[in-house]
Formats: sequence, C-alpha cells, structure tokens
Amino acid sequence: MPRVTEKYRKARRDEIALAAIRCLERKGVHDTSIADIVEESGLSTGAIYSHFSSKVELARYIVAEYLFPRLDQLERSAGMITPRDVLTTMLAVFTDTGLPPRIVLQFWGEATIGGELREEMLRTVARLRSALGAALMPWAELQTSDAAAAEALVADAIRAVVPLAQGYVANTALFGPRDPREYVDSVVAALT
Amino acid sequence: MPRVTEKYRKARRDEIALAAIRCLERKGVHDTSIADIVEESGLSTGAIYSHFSSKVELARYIVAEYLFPRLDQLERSAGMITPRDVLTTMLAVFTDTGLPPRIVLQFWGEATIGGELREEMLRTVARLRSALGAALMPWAELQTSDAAAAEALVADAIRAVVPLAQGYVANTALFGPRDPREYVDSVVAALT
DNA sequence: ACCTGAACACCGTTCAAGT
DNA sequence: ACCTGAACACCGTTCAAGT
Repeated sequence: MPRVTEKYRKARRDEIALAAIRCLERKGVHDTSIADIVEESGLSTGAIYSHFSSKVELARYIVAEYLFPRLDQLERSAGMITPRDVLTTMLAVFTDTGLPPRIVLQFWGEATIGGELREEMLRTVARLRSALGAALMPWAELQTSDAAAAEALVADAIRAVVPLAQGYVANTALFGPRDPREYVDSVVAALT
Repeated sequence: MPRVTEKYRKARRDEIALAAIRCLERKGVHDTSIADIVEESGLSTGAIYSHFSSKVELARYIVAEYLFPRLDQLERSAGMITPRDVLTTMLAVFTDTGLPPRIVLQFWGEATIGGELREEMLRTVARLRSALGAALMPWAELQTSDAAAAEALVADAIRAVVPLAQGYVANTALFGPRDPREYVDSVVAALT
C-alpha cells in the first residue's frame, strides 16, 4: 500500500471526525445523526461508511484520537508528585485543551450499555491507570522502603484519583466550568 | 375529577414507568425503544402517549419518581454529621435501594444536551443541595459561632460533596459496584 | 479504491376511529 | 376519557452503480 493513500485515508477520517465533533458540540451525542455529519462534512452517506463501518466505530475513533490525546502530559511529568498533584495535572487537560466534559460524560453514558464503545473506554482507562501508576511511583517510594507496600500505595491512590477525576468531569459537564485547583482544594477541605 | 380516576392514572403511569425501567436495565437508555416498552408493558403505542406526551416526559417521570426518591433519608438524619458522613449516607442510597448508577449516568449524559430533561435534573439537584445544607448546618455551627461563616462553610462543603457523589456514580456505573465507605476512605487517604 | 444516493428496516410521534 | 394501530417523517445502514 503506498504511503500517500494511507495519509489520504487518515486525513479523510480526521475530516469526518472533526465535522462530527462540531455536530456533537452543537447537538449532543443523542441528537447528532449521520445526516447531520453528511451535511457538516459535505460528503455523502456512503463516503462516511467507506471510512467508518458504523456510527459506533466513528465514536470509538473520536474517543481514541481526540478525547484522550494528552495522557503523555502525565507521563512526562518528572520528580516526586503526590496524588493531589497528579489529579490536578490530569484535570488541567480539560481547561488547557478545551476538551468538552459534556461529550466525555455522554460517551460514558453510552459506554455503560456495553458493546465496542465500552471496550474502547476500558482500554483507554487501562492506559490512563498505568500512566498514573508511573507518575505516582516516586512519591510512593518515598513513603515506604518496601517495594510491595509502595505498589499497594499506588494502587490505592489510583482507586481514589480516577473517581475524583470522574466527579470533576460529571460536575463541570452538568453545572459549568470550574478551576481544577479550586475543585481539589474544596474536596480536601471538606474531608479533613 | 373523581379520586378513583386520579389513582387509576397514577397506577397506569407507574405501570408504564416500571416496564420502561425493566427495559432500561436490560438494554440501556439508547437502545430502549417505545416498541420495547409497548411489548414489555403489554399496552399499545397510543396508550403510552395518552399518559406521557413524549419519551423525554416518560424519562422525566422516571427520574423524579424512581431515581431520587430517598432524599428524605438525608433530611431525617439528626444530630451533628460531618461532610464525610453526609456523603457516605447519600451514597448508601445506591447500595440500599438497588438504584442503578448506570441509568443515572446515562440520564446525566442526556441532560447535558439541554431541554426539559436538563431542567428536571437541575430541579432535583437544587432539592438535593438544600437537603445537604440542612443536614450539614449543625456541624458547621460547631466549627464557628458566626452565622455567616457557618453558611459559607456549608456552601463550600456542598461544592465538594456533590462532585464526590457524582464521581462515585460515574465510577461504579463504568467499573462495577463499590462500597461507599471504602470509596470515601480511599479518597481521604489519597488526599491527606 | 473511493464515492454516490436511492432503498430498506426501524425509530418516535400523530391521529382518525373505536369503546 | 382511554385506547387501538395504521400512517408519517426520519433514523442508521446497505448496496448496485458510477468514477
């Protein structure tokens, strides 16, 4: 397969995906139809189906390619960082990139039904967890000299950080934007 | 209007709503059609539309009548309770009543689009916030003798407790059930 | 190989006609 | 007044036919 074709396919897929995202922001997951994406992209129904086998496949592509593209931001953060820092850094992705929490929340809703979208979501979360683990290890090793205990500490922290991030997403999606640092501080203040 | 008719209408609405909930648990919000509810309830399409003006109206009814019926549990809890206690009590509603977090999460997703479902959601959350406020006031008054400062303390606590509860819902909806107390403890441990 | 757009099965909703 | 179920506009998806 020549390289030009590959590039062309990727460009077309992105063209469709970006048109779809514009529709999603305007109308939401539920109310965006293939006909809307056809109109927004200027392509035909068949053209879209020759690049994505279904609406769910298009959704998977958007999730994988646009909704969680900044996990490397976590992986690059060096030095000793606490669970609090990790959480704040993670949430900053939303304010920094303009990634709409509304769309993420809607995808979660759809993912609870099962199917391929759920599989894609679980894969993404697995990647996220391992990035979190790597970022937290230096901190855990400072708490204890036992390697197994450090692993357990990291696992516990992840069990807290993931739902805390989910709470931020659900909350801002429904009630409007909020500063990540203020959110974390408010949670700490309330629980201690 | 005679009372018997009123009662009959309520009974029919509940009959339809419960059939719908059985479908929702089986297939999710997205994949449950009116035809499914027709089959599950044994009624006709027109019968459903003579009790609910649309699918969204049915959804609103389910949310208002079945998804948040236990707010009074909070309002009844007496004595000095901390934000931590309030959060744990609130989350216990899910484990105690078998209310499926998956359905709640899906409704949140739909509510981000706007429309009547969003209005209904905001009304329910407003009720929830005032119940939380009432439950937390004795605790706040123990922290400070200034009435305004106590109010502010309550407001801050609510700003933390609501997203923490949302995080629990999103997390259990996607990754399976979890003990509320364990969740709260894990968050406290990670952030302090 | 990519693209077109009519055709298909199914969706939510309406409404004339029944009781 | 409640209910029936055929009819309607629209949905996601397919596929013969074009380039």
